[in-house]
Amino acid sequence: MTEPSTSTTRTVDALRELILRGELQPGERLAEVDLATRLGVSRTPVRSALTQLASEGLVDIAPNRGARVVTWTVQELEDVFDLRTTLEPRAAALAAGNATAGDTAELADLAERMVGVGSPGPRQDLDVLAELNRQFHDRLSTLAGNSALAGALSGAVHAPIVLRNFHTYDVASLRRSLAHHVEIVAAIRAGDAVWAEAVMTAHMRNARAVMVTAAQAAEPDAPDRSTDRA
Amino acid sequence: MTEPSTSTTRTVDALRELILRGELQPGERLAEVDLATRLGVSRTPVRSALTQLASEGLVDIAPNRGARVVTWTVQELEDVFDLRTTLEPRAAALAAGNATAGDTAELADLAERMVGVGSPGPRQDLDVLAELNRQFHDRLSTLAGNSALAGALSGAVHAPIVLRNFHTYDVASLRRSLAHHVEIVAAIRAGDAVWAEAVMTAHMRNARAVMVTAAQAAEPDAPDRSTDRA
DNA sequence: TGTCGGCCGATTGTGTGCAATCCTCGGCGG
DNA sequence: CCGCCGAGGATTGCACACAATCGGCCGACA
Repeated sequence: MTEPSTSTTRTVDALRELILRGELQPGERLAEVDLATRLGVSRTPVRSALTQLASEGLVDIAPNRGARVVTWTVQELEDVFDLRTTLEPRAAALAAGNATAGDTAELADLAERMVGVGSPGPRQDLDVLAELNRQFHDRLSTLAGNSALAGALSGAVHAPIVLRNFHTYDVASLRRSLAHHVEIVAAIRAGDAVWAEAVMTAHMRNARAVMVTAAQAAEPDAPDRSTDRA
Repeated sequence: MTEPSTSTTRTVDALRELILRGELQPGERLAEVDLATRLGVSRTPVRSALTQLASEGLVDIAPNRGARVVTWTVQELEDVFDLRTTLEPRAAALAAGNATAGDTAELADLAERMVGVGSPGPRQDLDVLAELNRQFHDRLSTLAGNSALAGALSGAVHAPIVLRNFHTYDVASLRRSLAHHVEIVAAIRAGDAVWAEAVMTAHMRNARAVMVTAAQAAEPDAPDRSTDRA
């Protein structure tokens, strides 16, 4: 069942990694020959990879004008969070009805480790936290048992800023976020879909509030924003 | 703002049209040279188009084994409808808060024409109805003003069977469906997001009931897919 | 007779060349 | 001084050629 590895698939993975890690910054021009020499392949798999990443929503391609890493406006970021606020609670509710004891244990383990590396102090590591968070939500998405829902979610979460966002959390929001994961596990263990859905909704709204604030701070010249610096 | 027309984009549109119209049937093999000669281009834009359609979810590509039109199991169909039941009501609610009088008039016109061509009788034309229905939901999705939501929805609606489904409606369900559209317009005109959301939810559940029944009838030997994992 | 192994046609994956298009920069006119 | 216009360089879009891989057929052997 292992996906055969072709130059194209490797190029896709490499580019996605570069973009998600931020080594290719939003708005940056992606010249085909440049990437090709950099990755040691010809232009053909690079082109193929770019079109694929384009439909994943990671790059924008304008005919005859090349590809660029997607840039996110505050509006689009809010849109993504609104979408996630619609989808993730549904996934949590479905997961609450499907999870076995083993599944719940896995989620509990993840949530516990997140508290470990996420709590303020010397052992805090926000990059590890981000990875665990991704695993947690992925696991939940899979547990929901709806492939279409999972696909829609994975498309929405790709926004690089979403994946590397814990650095922007203030202490109170971060504590809430960690507590949410633990509570979601509790709701799922209890098989309570309504409870899981409600906590996940709160989780998303909390994340959205942090995110939007950070994005506005990062775009100080953003037009027409009533709340700005103090 | 018009997208420049390249061979690749034309090929994408042509293939999508062929698949959605059913001229390329689910499971059918898509040989590159065959499509290339058929569309009068070389293999390069065809390959590019296929990868793009693959990430739109219309074709499956297996490395070294070519592309096929996607096939839909009953389970996946139910998943798509569950997803739409999550997304469309949200879109309707957002649209209710955004629609201008002009928007409402357009939607009302569409709904009225749908009643015209959808009602049983000599003037019934289910293919036109399907097209109007697509326009109606597209319009609503745009009115919601959330590009991420619109993207997720367009991905979910692509299932060919979803677009050509009115032929499977029984009379009562079809009447309900037509009435739903009219009622959604009324809710939007009133700016009542809760109302719009509720009617849309009913609309989706009605459609799902028809669809699943039809699909099960078409796949009488479908085994219990409860443990399906893709 | 059933199964295994290797050959061969067909199809996809990749590299490269050429034409078309776009962006930049310098020159000219208002 | 500013804006328009055209030439040149650079980059993408497309086509074709070659290499790699897959699936099926046929024959040999147990």
